[in-house]
Amino acid sequence: MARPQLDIRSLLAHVPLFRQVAEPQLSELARGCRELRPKRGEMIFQRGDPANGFYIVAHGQIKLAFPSAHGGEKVVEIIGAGQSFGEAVMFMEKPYPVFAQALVDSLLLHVAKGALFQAMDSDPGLARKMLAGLSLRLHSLIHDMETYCSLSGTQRVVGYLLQHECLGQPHAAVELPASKQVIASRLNLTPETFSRILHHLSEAGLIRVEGRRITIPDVDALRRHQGGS
Amino acid sequence: MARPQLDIRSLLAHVPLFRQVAEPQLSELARGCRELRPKRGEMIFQRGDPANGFYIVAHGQIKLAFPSAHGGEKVVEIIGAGQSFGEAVMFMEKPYPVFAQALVDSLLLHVAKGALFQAMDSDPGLARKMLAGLSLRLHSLIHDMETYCSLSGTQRVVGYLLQHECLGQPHAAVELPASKQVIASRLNLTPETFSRILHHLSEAGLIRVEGRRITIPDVDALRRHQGGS
DNA sequence: GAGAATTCTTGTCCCGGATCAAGTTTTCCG
DNA sequence: CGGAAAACTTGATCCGGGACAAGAATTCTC
Repeated sequence: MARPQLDIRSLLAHVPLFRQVAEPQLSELARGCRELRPKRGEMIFQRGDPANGFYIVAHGQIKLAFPSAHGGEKVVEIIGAGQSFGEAVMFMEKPYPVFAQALVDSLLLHVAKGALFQAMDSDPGLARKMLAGLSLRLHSLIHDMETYCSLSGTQRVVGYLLQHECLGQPHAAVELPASKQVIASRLNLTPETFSRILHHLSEAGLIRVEGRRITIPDVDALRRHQGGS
Repeated sequence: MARPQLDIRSLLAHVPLFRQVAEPQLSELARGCRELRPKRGEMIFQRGDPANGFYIVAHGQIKLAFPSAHGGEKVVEIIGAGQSFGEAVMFMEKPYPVFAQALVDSLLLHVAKGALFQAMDSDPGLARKMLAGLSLRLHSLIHDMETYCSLSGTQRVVGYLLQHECLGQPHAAVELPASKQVIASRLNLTPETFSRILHHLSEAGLIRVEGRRITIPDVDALRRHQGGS
Protein backbone atom coordinates (compact mmCIF):
# COMPACT_ATOMS: atom_id res chain seq x y z
CA MET A 1 0.00 0.00 0.00
CA ALA A 2 3.03 2.29 -0.39
CA ARG A 3 2.19 4.25 -3.55
CA PRO A 4 -0.90 2.71 -5.15
CA GLN A 5 -1.64 6.01 -6.91
CA LEU A 6 1.49 5.86 -9.04
CA ASP A 7 1.04 2.18 -9.83
CA ILE A 8 -2.46 2.70 -11.06
CA ARG A 9 -1.60 5.70 -13.19
CA SER A 10 1.11 3.91 -15.09
CA LEU A 11 -1.07 0.86 -15.53
CA LEU A 12 -3.88 2.98 -16.93
CA ALA A 13 -1.55 4.78 -19.30
CA HIS A 14 -0.59 1.45 -20.87
CA VAL A 15 -4.08 0.14 -21.44
CA PRO A 16 -5.01 0.52 -25.13
CA LEU A 17 -8.32 2.08 -24.22
CA PHE A 18 -6.70 4.97 -22.38
CA ARG A 19 -3.51 5.21 -24.41
CA GLN A 20 -4.30 8.67 -25.73
CA VAL A 21 -5.92 10.13 -22.65
CA ALA A 22 -3.93 13.17 -21.47
CA GLU A 23 -3.03 14.41 -18.05
CA PRO A 24 -5.91 16.05 -16.26
CA GLN A 25 -8.31 13.25 -17.24
CA LEU A 26 -5.84 10.47 -16.50
CA SER A 27 -5.46 11.54 -12.88
CA GLU A 28 -9.20 11.80 -12.58
CA LEU A 29 -9.56 8.24 -13.84
CA ALA A 30 -6.80 6.98 -11.57
CA ARG A 31 -8.57 8.49 -8.60
CA GLY A 32 -11.71 6.56 -9.56
CA CYS A 33 -9.83 3.26 -9.68
CA ARG A 34 -9.69 0.40 -7.25
CA GLU A 35 -7.28 -2.54 -7.31
CA LEU A 36 -8.54 -6.11 -7.18
CA ARG A 37 -6.39 -9.20 -6.80
CA PRO A 38 -8.74 -12.16 -7.26
CA LYS A 39 -7.31 -15.62 -6.68
CA ARG A 40 -7.84 -18.45 -9.18
CA GLY A 41 -11.48 -19.47 -9.08
CA GLU A 42 -12.66 -16.34 -7.28
CA MET A 43 -15.81 -14.60 -8.52
CA ILE A 44 -15.50 -10.96 -9.58
CA PHE A 45 -19.24 -10.52 -9.92
CA GLN A 46 -22.29 -12.73 -10.22
CA ARG A 47 -24.90 -12.74 -12.92
CA GLY A 48 -27.60 -10.34 -11.73
CA ASP A 49 -25.29 -8.01 -9.80
CA PRO A 50 -25.68 -4.30 -10.56
CA ALA A 51 -22.78 -2.50 -12.24
CA ASN A 52 -21.23 0.80 -11.23
CA GLY A 53 -18.04 0.64 -13.25
CA PHE A 54 -16.01 -1.66 -15.44
CA TYR A 55 -12.85 -3.73 -15.17
CA ILE A 56 -9.45 -3.72 -16.83
CA VAL A 57 -7.24 -6.82 -16.70
CA ALA A 58 -3.67 -5.77 -15.80
CA HIS A 59 -2.57 -9.37 -15.74
CA GLY A 60 -4.17 -12.76 -15.39
CA GLN A 61 -7.24 -14.15 -17.07
CA ILE A 62 -10.96 -13.75 -16.50
CA LYS A 63 -13.77 -15.92 -17.77
CA LEU A 64 -17.18 -14.48 -18.63
CA ALA A 65 -19.95 -17.08 -18.63
CA PHE A 66 -23.55 -17.74 -17.74
CA PRO A 67 -25.01 -20.68 -15.87
CA SER A 68 -26.83 -23.15 -18.10
CA ALA A 69 -29.01 -26.16 -17.48
CA HIS A 70 -27.97 -28.91 -15.02
CA GLY A 71 -25.48 -26.71 -13.14
CA GLY A 72 -23.32 -26.37 -16.25
CA GLU A 73 -22.08 -23.12 -17.71
CA LYS A 74 -21.48 -21.55 -21.10
CA VAL A 75 -18.29 -19.52 -21.49
CA VAL A 76 -18.98 -16.39 -23.48
CA GLU A 77 -15.49 -14.96 -23.49
CA ILE A 78 -12.01 -15.31 -22.04
CA ILE A 79 -10.52 -11.93 -21.19
CA GLY A 80 -6.73 -11.56 -21.10
CA ALA A 81 -4.23 -8.90 -20.02
CA GLY A 82 -4.85 -5.42 -21.45
CA GLN A 83 -8.48 -6.15 -22.22
CA SER A 84 -11.50 -4.84 -20.35
CA PHE A 85 -14.96 -6.15 -19.54
CA GLY A 86 -18.21 -4.95 -18.05
CA GLU A 87 -18.31 -1.68 -20.01
CA ALA A 88 -21.61 -2.49 -21.65
CA VAL A 89 -23.70 -2.96 -18.54
CA MET A 90 -22.36 0.26 -17.08
CA PHE A 91 -24.20 2.29 -19.70
CA MET A 92 -27.53 0.69 -18.96
CA GLU A 93 -29.81 0.22 -16.04
CA LYS A 94 -29.48 -3.53 -16.16
CA PRO A 95 -27.66 -6.09 -14.04
CA TYR A 96 -24.80 -8.20 -15.39
CA PRO A 97 -26.13 -10.87 -17.79
CA VAL A 98 -23.05 -13.04 -17.12
CA PHE A 99 -20.78 -13.77 -14.19
CA ALA A 100 -17.01 -13.17 -14.12
CA GLN A 101 -14.54 -15.55 -12.55
CA ALA A 102 -10.74 -15.46 -12.38
CA LEU A 103 -9.16 -18.40 -14.22
CA VAL A 104 -5.79 -17.70 -12.56
CA ASP A 105 -4.58 -15.29 -9.89
CA SER A 106 -5.07 -11.89 -11.49
CA LEU A 107 -4.70 -8.16 -11.07
CA LEU A 108 -7.69 -6.06 -12.05
CA LEU A 109 -8.48 -2.37 -12.02
CA HIS A 110 -12.04 -1.33 -11.36
CA VAL A 111 -12.86 2.02 -12.95
CA ALA A 112 -15.79 3.84 -11.34
CA LYS A 113 -18.63 4.92 -13.62
CA GLY A 114 -18.51 8.53 -12.39
CA ALA A 115 -14.83 9.03 -13.07
CA LEU A 116 -15.18 7.57 -16.56
CA PHE A 117 -18.19 9.72 -17.43
CA GLN A 118 -16.33 12.81 -16.28
CA ALA A 119 -13.31 11.91 -18.40
CA MET A 120 -15.55 11.20 -21.40
CA ASP A 121 -17.30 14.52 -21.12
CA SER A 122 -14.06 16.45 -21.39
CA ASP A 123 -12.47 14.16 -23.97
CA PRO A 124 -14.61 13.26 -26.99
CA GLY A 125 -11.84 11.00 -28.25
CA LEU A 126 -12.30 8.75 -25.26
CA ALA A 127 -16.00 8.35 -25.95
CA ARG A 128 -15.15 7.30 -29.49
CA LYS A 129 -12.65 4.78 -28.23
CA MET A 130 -15.23 3.28 -25.92
CA LEU A 131 -17.66 3.14 -28.82
CA ALA A 132 -15.04 1.42 -30.94
CA GLY A 133 -14.35 -1.03 -28.13
CA LEU A 134 -18.00 -1.95 -27.73
CA SER A 135 -18.38 -2.25 -31.48
CA LEU A 136 -15.52 -4.69 -31.60
CA ARG A 137 -17.14 -6.75 -28.89
CA LEU A 138 -20.41 -6.73 -30.80
CA HIS A 139 -18.66 -7.83 -33.97
CA SER A 140 -17.00 -10.73 -32.31
CA LEU A 141 -20.31 -11.82 -30.81
CA ILE A 142 -21.92 -11.75 -34.24
CA HIS A 143 -18.98 -13.71 -35.56
CA ASP A 144 -19.38 -16.29 -32.81
CA MET A 145 -23.06 -16.53 -33.56
CA GLU A 146 -22.32 -17.12 -37.22
CA THR A 147 -19.85 -19.76 -36.19
CA TYR A 148 -22.31 -21.57 -33.93
CA CYS A 149 -25.09 -21.45 -36.46
CA SER A 150 -23.49 -22.46 -39.69
CA LEU A 151 -20.40 -24.48 -38.80
CA SER A 152 -19.99 -28.02 -37.51
CA GLY A 153 -18.12 -28.77 -34.31
CA THR A 154 -14.99 -29.76 -36.21
CA GLN A 155 -15.09 -26.59 -38.26
CA ARG A 156 -15.41 -24.51 -35.10
CA VAL A 157 -12.39 -26.18 -33.55
CA VAL A 158 -10.32 -25.74 -36.71
CA GLY A 159 -11.37 -22.11 -36.92
CA TYR A 160 -10.38 -21.56 -33.32
CA LEU A 161 -6.97 -23.16 -33.79
CA LEU A 162 -6.22 -21.15 -36.92
CA GLN A 163 -7.34 -17.96 -35.22
CA HIS A 164 -5.07 -18.56 -32.25
CA GLU A 165 -2.08 -19.93 -34.09
CA CYS A 166 1.25 -18.28 -33.27
CA LEU A 167 2.88 -17.53 -36.59
CA GLY A 168 6.53 -17.32 -37.47
CA GLN A 169 7.58 -20.73 -36.20
CA PRO A 170 8.56 -23.60 -38.49
CA HIS A 171 5.60 -25.59 -37.20
CA ALA A 172 2.73 -23.30 -36.28
CA ALA A 173 1.57 -23.95 -32.74
CA VAL A 174 -1.26 -23.04 -30.42
CA GLU A 175 -1.02 -22.91 -26.65
CA LEU A 176 -4.56 -23.28 -25.33
CA PRO A 177 -5.16 -20.32 -23.03
CA ALA A 178 -7.31 -22.33 -20.61
CA SER A 179 -8.36 -25.86 -19.73
CA LYS A 180 -9.96 -27.95 -22.44
CA GLN A 181 -13.26 -27.82 -20.59
CA VAL A 182 -13.28 -24.04 -20.78
CA ILE A 183 -12.26 -23.95 -24.43
CA ALA A 184 -14.90 -26.56 -25.21
CA SER A 185 -17.59 -24.44 -23.61
CA ARG A 186 -16.31 -21.36 -25.44
CA LEU A 187 -16.79 -23.34 -28.67
CA ASN A 188 -20.19 -24.53 -27.54
CA LEU A 189 -19.15 -28.15 -27.29
CA THR A 190 -19.09 -30.68 -24.48
CA PRO A 191 -15.63 -31.64 -23.23
CA GLU A 192 -16.22 -35.15 -24.57
CA THR A 193 -16.94 -33.96 -28.09
CA PHE A 194 -14.01 -31.55 -28.03
CA SER A 195 -11.71 -34.36 -27.00
CA ARG A 196 -13.00 -36.58 -29.79
CA ILE A 197 -12.57 -33.85 -32.40
CA LEU A 198 -8.97 -33.23 -31.36
CA HIS A 199 -8.46 -36.97 -31.57
CA HIS A 200 -9.87 -37.17 -35.08
CA LEU A 201 -7.77 -34.24 -36.31
CA SER A 202 -4.79 -35.86 -34.70
CA GLU A 203 -5.46 -39.20 -36.38
CA ALA A 204 -5.77 -37.42 -39.71
CA GLY A 205 -2.28 -36.01 -39.12
CA LEU A 206 -3.53 -32.43 -39.22
CA ILE A 207 -2.47 -31.56 -35.68
CA ARG A 208 -0.37 -32.96 -32.85
CA VAL A 209 -1.62 -32.62 -29.28
CA GLU A 210 0.67 -32.54 -26.23
CA GLY A 211 -1.36 -31.41 -23.25
CA ARG A 212 -2.32 -27.80 -23.91
CA ARG A 213 0.22 -27.43 -26.69
CA ILE A 214 -1.06 -28.13 -30.18
CA THR A 215 1.23 -28.06 -33.18
CA ILE A 216 0.10 -27.77 -36.77
CA PRO A 217 2.49 -29.42 -39.24
CA ASP A 218 0.68 -28.06 -42.29
CA VAL A 219 -1.42 -24.96 -41.74
CA ASP A 220 -2.81 -24.97 -45.27
CA ALA A 221 -3.96 -28.56 -44.97
CA LEU A 222 -5.81 -27.66 -41.80
CA ARG A 223 -7.24 -24.57 -43.39
CA ARG A 224 -8.66 -26.72 -46.17
CA HIS A 225 -10.81 -28.42 -43.55
CA GLN A 226 -12.72 -25.23 -42.79
CA GLY A 227 -14.94 -25.29 -45.80
CA GLY A 228 -15.17 -29.05 -46.25
CA SER A 229 -15.77 -31.88 -43.74
CA MET B 1 -38.43 16.88 -53.37
CA ALA B 2 -40.12 20.05 -52.14
CA ARG B 3 -38.74 20.47 -48.61
CA PRO B 4 -36.68 17.42 -47.70
CA GLN B 5 -34.75 19.45 -45.16
CA LEU B 6 -37.81 20.01 -42.95
CA ASP B 7 -39.02 16.45 -43.25
CA ILE B 8 -35.72 15.06 -42.13
CA ARG B 9 -35.39 17.39 -39.19
CA SER B 10 -38.72 16.48 -37.72
CA LEU B 11 -38.09 12.80 -38.29
CA LEU B 12 -34.75 13.02 -36.52
CA ALA B 13 -36.25 14.88 -33.57
CA HIS B 14 -38.63 11.98 -32.99
CA VAL B 15 -36.07 9.20 -33.02
CA PRO B 16 -35.33 8.11 -29.44
CA LEU B 17 -31.60 8.29 -30.07
CA PHE B 18 -31.72 12.00 -30.91
CA ARG B 19 -34.65 12.99 -28.69
CA GLN B 20 -32.54 15.25 -26.52
CA VAL B 21 -30.26 16.69 -29.14
CA ALA B 22 -30.67 20.48 -29.28
CA GLU B 23 -30.75 22.89 -32.14
CA PRO B 24 -27.34 23.59 -33.54
CA GLN B 25 -26.42 19.88 -33.55
CA LEU B 26 -29.77 18.76 -34.92
CA SER B 27 -29.42 20.85 -38.04
CA GLU B 28 -25.91 19.58 -38.49
CA LEU B 29 -27.19 16.02 -38.33
CA ALA B 30 -30.04 16.75 -40.69
CA ARG B 31 -27.60 18.12 -43.22
CA GLY B 32 -25.66 14.85 -43.03
CA CYS B 33 -28.75 12.78 -43.75
CA ARG B 34 -29.93 11.05 -46.87
CA GLU B 35 -33.36 9.55 -47.48
CA LEU B 36 -33.73 5.98 -48.70
CA ARG B 37 -36.96 4.33 -49.81
CA PRO B 38 -36.12 0.68 -50.35
CA LYS B 39 -38.84 -1.54 -51.80
CA ARG B 40 -39.72 -4.88 -50.25
CA GLY B 41 -36.86 -7.29 -50.84
CA GLU B 42 -34.38 -4.58 -51.76
CA MET B 43 -30.86 -4.79 -50.27
CA ILE B 44 -29.65 -1.82 -48.22
CA PHE B 45 -26.11 -3.13 -48.00
CA GLN B 46 -24.32 -6.39 -48.55
CA ARG B 47 -22.14 -8.26 -46.14
CA GLY B 48 -18.61 -7.01 -46.76
CA ASP B 49 -19.59 -3.48 -47.80
CA PRO B 50 -17.71 -0.67 -46.06
CA ALA B 51 -19.69 1.63 -43.75
CA ASN B 52 -19.61 5.39 -43.66
CA GLY B 53 -22.68 6.05 -41.58
CA PHE B 54 -25.64 4.31 -40.00
CA TYR B 55 -29.37 3.93 -40.65
CA ILE B 56 -32.54 4.91 -38.84
CA VAL B 57 -35.83 3.23 -39.70
CA ALA B 58 -38.53 5.90 -40.03
CA HIS B 59 -41.08 3.30 -41.05
CA GLY B 60 -41.04 -0.22 -42.43
CA GLN B 61 -38.96 -3.17 -41.43
CA ILE B 62 -35.40 -4.25 -42.10
CA LYS B 63 -33.86 -7.67 -41.68
CA LEU B 64 -30.22 -8.13 -40.67
CA ALA B 65 -28.82 -11.53 -41.59
CA PHE B 66 -25.79 -13.36 -42.85
CA PRO B 67 -25.61 -15.95 -45.59
CA SER B 68 -25.13 -19.49 -44.33
CA ALA B 69 -24.41 -22.81 -45.96
CA HIS B 70 -26.32 -24.00 -49.07
CA GLY B 71 -27.57 -20.53 -49.99
CA GLY B 72 -29.57 -20.25 -46.77
CA GLU B 73 -29.39 -17.37 -44.34
CA LYS B 74 -29.50 -16.75 -40.61
CA VAL B 75 -31.55 -13.76 -39.46
CA VAL B 76 -29.73 -11.91 -36.70
CA GLU B 77 -32.29 -9.21 -36.06
CA ILE B 78 -35.48 -7.63 -37.31
CA ILE B 79 -35.33 -3.83 -37.07
CA GLY B 80 -38.60 -1.90 -36.78
CA ALA B 81 -39.66 1.77 -36.91
CA GLY B 82 -37.70 4.08 -34.61
CA GLN B 83 -34.79 1.71 -34.31
CA SER B 84 -31.39 2.08 -35.91
CA PHE B 85 -28.77 -0.27 -37.28
CA GLY B 86 -25.21 -0.21 -38.56
CA GLU B 87 -23.88 2.01 -35.78
CA ALA B 88 -21.34 -0.55 -34.66
CA VAL B 89 -19.45 -0.95 -37.91
CA MET B 90 -19.22 2.80 -38.31
CA PHE B 91 -16.86 3.01 -35.34
CA MET B 92 -14.48 0.44 -36.73
CA GLU B 93 -12.41 -0.10 -39.81
CA LYS B 94 -14.31 -3.23 -40.71
CA PRO B 95 -16.89 -4.06 -43.37
CA TYR B 96 -20.47 -5.04 -42.49
CA PRO B 97 -20.57 -8.56 -41.04
CA VAL B 98 -24.23 -8.94 -42.08
CA PHE B 99 -26.40 -7.78 -44.94
CA ALA B 100 -29.53 -5.64 -44.59
CA GLN B 101 -32.69 -6.19 -46.61
CA ALA B 102 -36.06 -4.46 -46.52
CA LEU B 103 -38.86 -6.84 -45.49
CA VAL B 104 -41.50 -4.34 -46.65
CA ASP B 105 -41.40 -1.00 -48.46
CA SER B 106 -39.61 1.25 -45.98
CA LEU B 107 -38.33 4.74 -45.30
CA LEU B 108 -34.80 5.00 -43.96
CA LEU B 109 -32.52 7.84 -43.01
CA HIS B 110 -28.82 7.41 -43.58
CA VAL B 111 -26.77 9.52 -41.16
CA ALA B 112 -23.25 10.27 -42.34
CA LYS B 113 -20.38 9.37 -40.05
CA GLY B 114 -18.87 12.85 -40.17
CA ALA B 115 -22.04 14.65 -39.14
CA LEU B 116 -22.58 12.28 -36.25
CA PHE B 117 -19.00 12.61 -35.00
CA GLN B 118 -19.31 16.37 -35.10
CA ALA B 119 -22.54 16.27 -33.13
CA MET B 120 -21.05 13.86 -30.61
CA ASP B 121 -18.01 16.05 -30.03
CA SER B 122 -20.14 19.00 -29.01
CA ASP B 123 -22.74 16.97 -27.12
CA PRO B 124 -21.39 14.42 -24.64
CA GLY B 125 -24.93 13.28 -23.89
CA LEU B 126 -25.28 12.03 -27.43
CA ALA B 127 -22.15 9.93 -27.11
CA ARG B 128 -23.58 8.36 -23.97
CA LYS B 129 -26.82 7.59 -25.74
CA MET B 130 -24.97 5.89 -28.53
CA LEU B 131 -23.02 3.91 -25.95
CA ALA B 132 -26.24 2.92 -24.24
CA GLY B 133 -27.73 1.90 -27.57
CA LEU B 134 -24.78 -0.30 -28.46
CA SER B 135 -24.80 -1.80 -24.98
CA LEU B 136 -28.43 -2.72 -25.37
CA ARG B 137 -27.67 -4.41 -28.66
CA LEU B 138 -24.81 -6.31 -27.03
CA HIS B 139 -27.06 -7.42 -24.21
CA SER B 140 -29.70 -8.75 -26.49
CA LEU B 141 -27.08 -10.64 -28.48
CA ILE B 142 -25.81 -12.25 -25.29
CA HIS B 143 -29.37 -13.06 -24.39
CA ASP B 144 -29.93 -14.67 -27.77
CA MET B 145 -26.77 -16.65 -27.37
CA GLU B 146 -27.92 -17.89 -24.00
CA THR B 147 -31.21 -18.82 -25.57
CA TYR B 148 -29.63 -20.79 -28.40
CA CYS B 149 -27.22 -22.58 -26.11
CA SER B 150 -29.33 -23.71 -23.22
CA LEU B 151 -32.92 -23.88 -24.45
CA SER B 152 -34.71 -26.35 -26.69
CA GLY B 153 -36.50 -25.30 -29.83
CA THR B 154 -39.88 -25.35 -28.11
CA GLN B 155 -38.58 -23.25 -25.24
CA ARG B 156 -37.18 -20.71 -27.67
CA VAL B 157 -40.50 -20.41 -29.44
CA VAL B 158 -42.40 -20.06 -26.17
CA GLY B 159 -39.92 -17.44 -24.97
CA TYR B 160 -40.34 -15.52 -28.20
CA LEU B 161 -44.12 -15.57 -27.98
CA LEU B 162 -44.15 -14.42 -24.37
CA GLN B 163 -41.68 -11.67 -25.14
CA HIS B 164 -43.77 -10.37 -28.02
CA GLU B 165 -47.17 -10.78 -26.44
CA CYS B 166 -49.38 -7.72 -26.54
CA LEU B 167 -50.80 -7.29 -23.07
CA GLY B 168 -54.08 -5.84 -21.96
CA GLN B 169 -56.37 -7.93 -24.10
CA PRO B 170 -58.65 -10.60 -22.68
CA HIS B 171 -56.76 -13.21 -24.66
CA ALA B 172 -53.12 -12.25 -25.02
CA ALA B 173 -52.09 -12.28 -28.67
CA VAL B 174 -49.01 -12.03 -30.80
CA GLU B 175 -48.90 -10.72 -34.35
CA LEU B 176 -45.77 -12.19 -35.93
CA PRO B 177 -43.81 -9.24 -37.31
CA ALA B 178 -42.59 -11.19 -40.33
CA SER B 179 -43.11 -14.39 -42.29
CA LYS B 180 -42.75 -17.65 -40.41
CA GLN B 181 -39.60 -18.46 -42.36
CA VAL B 182 -37.93 -15.29 -41.11
CA ILE B 183 -39.06 -15.82 -37.52
CA ALA B 184 -37.86 -19.40 -37.69
CA SER B 185 -34.42 -18.29 -38.80
CA ARG B 186 -34.36 -15.63 -36.07
CA LEU B 187 -34.99 -18.46 -33.59
CA ASN B 188 -32.36 -20.61 -35.25
CA LEU B 189 -34.86 -23.19 -36.46
CA THR B 190 -35.80 -24.52 -39.87
CA PRO B 191 -39.25 -23.49 -41.11
CA GLU B 192 -40.30 -27.16 -40.87
CA THR B 193 -39.38 -27.44 -37.22
CA PHE B 194 -40.99 -24.12 -36.41
CA SER B 195 -44.20 -25.23 -38.05
CA ARG B 196 -44.18 -28.49 -36.11
CA ILE B 197 -43.57 -26.73 -32.80
CA LEU B 198 -46.47 -24.36 -33.38
CA HIS B 199 -48.56 -27.39 -34.23
CA HIS B 200 -47.62 -29.18 -31.00
CA LEU B 201 -48.32 -26.13 -28.86
CA SER B 202 -51.59 -25.75 -30.67
CA GLU B 203 -52.55 -29.40 -30.08
CA ALA B 204 -51.74 -28.96 -26.40
CA GLY B 205 -54.23 -26.10 -26.33
CA LEU B 206 -51.59 -23.60 -25.28
CA ILE B 207 -51.92 -21.38 -28.32
CA ARG B 208 -54.21 -20.86 -31.28
CA VAL B 209 -52.70 -20.06 -34.68
CA GLU B 210 -54.51 -18.12 -37.41
CA GLY B 211 -51.99 -17.18 -40.06
CA ARG B 212 -49.64 -14.69 -38.47
CA ARG B 213 -51.93 -14.09 -35.54
CA ILE B 214 -51.32 -16.25 -32.49
CA THR B 215 -53.57 -16.07 -29.44
CA ILE B 216 -52.66 -17.34 -26.00
CA PRO B 217 -55.69 -18.45 -23.97
CA ASP B 218 -53.69 -18.93 -20.77
CA VAL B 219 -50.44 -17.02 -20.55
CA ASP B 220 -49.43 -18.64 -17.28
CA ALA B 221 -49.90 -22.13 -18.67
CA LEU B 222 -47.65 -21.24 -21.57
CA ARG B 223 -45.13 -19.65 -19.24
CA ARG B 224 -44.95 -22.88 -17.30
CA HIS B 225 -43.56 -24.50 -20.46
CA GLN B 226 -40.44 -22.35 -20.38
CA GLY B 227 -38.65 -24.21 -17.63
CA GLY B 228 -40.05 -27.64 -18.35
CA SER B 229 -40.50 -29.61 -21.59
C1' DG C 1 5.93 -39.03 -3.17
C1' DA C 2 1.32 -41.22 -1.96
C1' DG C 3 -3.35 -40.39 -2.06
C1' DA C 4 -7.09 -37.39 -3.54
C1' DA C 5 -9.20 -34.53 -6.60
C1' DT C 6 -9.56 -32.94 -10.94
C1' DT C 7 -9.16 -33.19 -15.84
C1' DC C 8 -9.18 -35.73 -19.88
C1' DT C 9 -10.29 -39.75 -22.79
C1' DT C 10 -13.10 -43.43 -24.69
C1' DG C 11 -17.24 -46.23 -25.29
C1' DT C 12 -22.32 -46.81 -25.80
C1' DC C 13 -26.72 -45.15 -26.49
C1' DC C 14 -30.15 -41.91 -27.84
C1' DC C 15 -32.76 -37.80 -29.23
C1' DG C 16 -33.74 -33.16 -31.22
C1' DG C 17 -33.81 -31.18 -34.99
C1' DA C 18 -31.95 -31.04 -39.99
C1' DT C 19 -32.72 -32.80 -44.56
C1' DC C 20 -35.28 -34.44 -48.37
C1' DA C 21 -39.64 -34.94 -50.53
C1' DA C 22 -44.49 -34.13 -51.41
C1' DG C 23 -48.46 -32.01 -50.75
C1' DT C 24 -51.55 -27.80 -49.56
C1' DT C 25 -52.63 -23.20 -48.88
C1' DT C 26 -51.97 -18.41 -49.43
C1' DT C 27 -50.30 -14.44 -51.87
C1' DC C 28 -49.04 -12.04 -55.81
C1' DC C 29 -49.88 -9.97 -60.44
C1' DG C 30 -51.05 -9.58 -65.10
C1' DC D 1 -60.24 -13.95 -62.00
C1' DG D 2 -56.89 -17.45 -62.97
C1' DG D 3 -52.36 -19.23 -63.10
C1' DA D 4 -47.70 -19.00 -61.03
C1' DA D 5 -44.91 -18.37 -57.26
C1' DA D 6 -44.22 -18.25 -52.48
C1' DA D 7 -45.21 -19.69 -48.07
C1' DC D 8 -46.61 -23.16 -45.14
C1' DT D 9 -47.54 -28.01 -43.58
C1' DT D 10 -46.81 -32.92 -43.01
C1' DG D 11 -44.30 -37.17 -43.40
C1' DA D 12 -40.09 -40.26 -43.48
C1' DT D 13 -35.36 -40.68 -42.59
C1' DC D 14 -30.85 -39.65 -40.83
C1' DC D 15 -27.05 -37.97 -38.10
C1' DG D 16 -24.21 -34.78 -35.12
C1' DG D 17 -23.41 -34.21 -30.91
C1' DG D 18 -25.36 -34.58 -25.99
C1' DA D 19 -25.93 -37.65 -21.82
C1' DC D 20 -24.24 -41.07 -19.06
C1' DA D 21 -20.68 -44.11 -17.41
C1' DA D 22 -16.33 -45.78 -16.42
C1' DG D 23 -11.49 -45.70 -16.94
C1' DA D 24 -6.70 -43.21 -17.63
C1' DA D 25 -3.80 -39.41 -16.93
C1' DT D 26 -2.70 -35.12 -14.72
C1' DT D 27 -2.33 -31.96 -11.08
C1' DC D 28 -2.82 -30.48 -6.50
C1' DT D 29 -1.87 -30.93 -1.50
C1' DC D 30 -0.15 -32.46 2.57
